[in-house]
Order: sequence, then C-alpha cells, then structure tokens
Amino acid sequence: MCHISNEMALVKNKKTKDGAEKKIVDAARKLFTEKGYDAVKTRDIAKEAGINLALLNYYFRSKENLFEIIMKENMGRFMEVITGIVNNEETSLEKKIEMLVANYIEILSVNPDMPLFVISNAKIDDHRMKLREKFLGSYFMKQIQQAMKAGKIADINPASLMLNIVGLTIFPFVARRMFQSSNGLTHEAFNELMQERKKMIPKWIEAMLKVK
Amino acid sequence: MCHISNEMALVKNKKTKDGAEKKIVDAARKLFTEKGYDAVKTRDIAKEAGINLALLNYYFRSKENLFEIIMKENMGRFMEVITGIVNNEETSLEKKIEMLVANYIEILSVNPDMPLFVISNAKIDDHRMKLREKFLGSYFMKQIQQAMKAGKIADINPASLMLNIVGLTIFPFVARRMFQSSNGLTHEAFNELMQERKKMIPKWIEAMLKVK
DNA sequence: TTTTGATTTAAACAAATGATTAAATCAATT
DNA sequence: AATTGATTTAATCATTTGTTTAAATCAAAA
Repeated sequence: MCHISNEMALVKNKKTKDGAEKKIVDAARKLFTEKGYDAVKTRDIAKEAGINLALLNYYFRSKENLFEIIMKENMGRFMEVITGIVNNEETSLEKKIEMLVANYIEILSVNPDMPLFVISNAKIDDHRMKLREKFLGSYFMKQIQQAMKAGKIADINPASLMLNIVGLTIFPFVARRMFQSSNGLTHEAFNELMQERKKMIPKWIEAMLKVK
Repeated sequence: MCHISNEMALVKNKKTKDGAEKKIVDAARKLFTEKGYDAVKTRDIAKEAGINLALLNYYFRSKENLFEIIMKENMGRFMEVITGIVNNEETSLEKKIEMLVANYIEILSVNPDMPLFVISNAKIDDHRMKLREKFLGSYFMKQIQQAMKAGKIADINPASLMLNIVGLTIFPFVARRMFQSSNGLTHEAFNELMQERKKMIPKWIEAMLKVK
C-alpha cells in the first residue's frame, strides 16, 4: 500500500507496463522546472504523464515528495559538474575556469530553465548550502590564493570571483525569458550566443584577473 | 461602489483615516517582492497591512490588480535608471557604465529581492520587452559601435555586452538567497561585497572590452 | 443632529486543489 | 483457470483561496 519511490527502482519485480513511474517523474521534471512549484498542479502532472491522479499519489504519496525528487536531481547535476572539476589537482587554474564554463553552458543549453528553477524555489535550504562550500573549500580556491600571492593575478575577493564566473555563465539563462520575450531572440540565436560566450567568458575572466 | 485605484489618489476627498490604501500597497509590495505572486495570499496582505480582506477588495477589486501595480512600480524603477543614463549624449562610454552599475547597486541594496521578483514572475510580458529595447536602441549602443569601429575596444556582440554589465551587477542579488543561506554571508557582509563590486565592475568591463 | 463615506465584522460562495478511497480492469505469472 | 499486482475510473473529502455581500460602526462634514 505504501510505496517509497527509492526502493521501487530496485524492487520493481513485476511488469510496470509502460514505466508509469518514470513517466510521472519525467512529467514532473518538465512542468516543475518550467513553471515552478506553485504553478504546477498535480492534475497537470498526471495529464502530462498520461496517467491519472490516483496513480501519482499511489507512487509518490504527495506533490512535495515528487518535487523534492526533482530538486535533488537538479542540484545533483550542478554538484557533479563542480565536484568533478574543482578539486582536480592536475589541471591549471585557467583550464578549470574553461571547463567550468563549458560544462555549465553545455548542460544548461539542454536544460535552460534549470537555474531559475533552482534559484527561485525557496524549498531548498539543505541542498544549496553545499554548493557554496564545495566552491570555497576547493583546491581551485587554493590555486587562486597561490596565484594571488605569487602576483600572477590581482587580489580579488574569492566570493566575488565565484560570482563573476557563475554570473557570467548562468545569468543569461536566468534572464533568458526577459530577453527572448516579444521581439527578442529565437531559441537558436540564444544558443548560438551562448556558444560564443563559452569561448569568451574564460578570456574575460583572465582579463579581469589582471585588473588591480 | 466600484473603485478604480488610479482615480482614488486624486478623488480621495474625505478622510481615509490612516491611509488604508497606502498601507495595502505597502504590504503587497513587501510580500509580493519577497515571496512572489502565488505564494502570497490576499489574506496575508490584509493582515500585513493591518486592515481586513473586504477592504482590500473594495479598493483594488482583485489580487491580480494589486500585483500589477507593484510590478509596474518595480519595472518603472528599472526603467528610470536606464533611461536617465543610457541616452545622455554628454557622458562618455566609461562614465555610463560606471553610472549604470552604481545606480543599480544603490537601488538594489535597498530592494534586494526586486530582481528575482521581476525575473521569476511570468506575468510581465508587456513591460519587459521595453527594457531590451531601451538598451539596444540607445545612444549608449551607438557609442559602443563607434568605439569598436575606431578600434578602441574589441568587437563584441552588443547583447553579450549588455548581459555582462547587467549580469555582473544583478546576478549577485538574484542568487543572494543561495549564497546567504545557512553558514553564508550576513546581510551586512553582502552589502559590503556589493559596494566593493560597485568600484570593480566598471574596471572589469573595461578590461573585458580589450580582449580580442 | 443628520448625513455621508470610510472601515469593519462576520459570513458565505464558488472554484481550485491535494489527497484518498473502493471497486473495476487488465495483463502477466503461477 | 486462478492469482497477483499494476493501473484505471470515478467519486468524494477537506482545505485553501479569491471574491462578494450585507449589515454594523465610526468619525467628520453639513
């Protein structure tokens, strides 16, 4: 009677005719990411998934539950990118910046609504603390402090540097709807613009790091 | 019986004991800007304003009406800043960038939730198109194109330049809650950081504008 | 004092919405 | 064929929420 979705993935011993559970999560991801928690109704999710309201609650118990799954998923992707890059002791500072920017733009080009979703949904709290920690406690930050001491780059507040890298990369996606609306950019033109920025942002950051 | 709030401000011939209308708008501004449209209930607004639900609807007819007023107010402030600076034919390119950054940070330090509010509430449409137009059709843009032709600054996509200026300035406010949560920055430390950025962002932009 | 308009009170409405239930159906397994 | 578990159907609940109403109160103007 009482299903806990984590176990389901493993336990699911019988049919699950057409993977109803997956269809629900897919629909929830699409709608939540696009419209946010409040604007999405459980009935919308059921409809989008092509199943019915009862089954949604049968699997996931509640809307909040389902939302939590999507939120973890999204935050997880953000984390993966950072974790994989930021503590690699083999790569240079420049290479790390390049990789951070490229990886984020790559992911976000496919999931352009993700950043605004993560930022604007208050129900996170636990997850988001980690992101800051990951960044500021990383080998990447050590490299920066070393470079500053060695006089290779200008003194800069680590938080400000983080804001610059993340801001230049992610802000366009956050503000995307504002720029695209009405007479604005097409989806393709926007992606092109971001591909261009993928090359430029690391250069811009380097130039900024030389400013006294 | 049927009040239209625009006229009210002029018509209001009698008492309005303690300015109930203003108290409602103030409460609405605070709550909407802080939590967004869906999360705020008309009952919350009435409570915050210290008046009752009936009066709210007596004055403003509907929640949407009230929201529209706040949205216009907020967008208006954004516009004022841009309009006042961007078409001034007396000031240099550098001065304009400096003023844009300084003015935005000044306003947003007092209204830190404004950007996320504007960006994340879909119900704008009409308003936001103007922002883009204001920017791209401005004397500011002409100056940039001239400077590019003259070889004084590197070639850059105008949209990208706009994203850089606005992004570096506004993104910290958009992402503010993510950075401040838990063990993060205090309100004061955040404002200090932004004061520092007020000086640095124009320098950073200049440095970026020299990158080939 | 009467009148008038601002404000309150309390109640109610209708619609939307998250959640639950019980019985039916359907498809694969035994 | 009988069983079992997944899924559907349809109905219902309880709550929240935007909005409205009607009658009362209150304070100033006439």
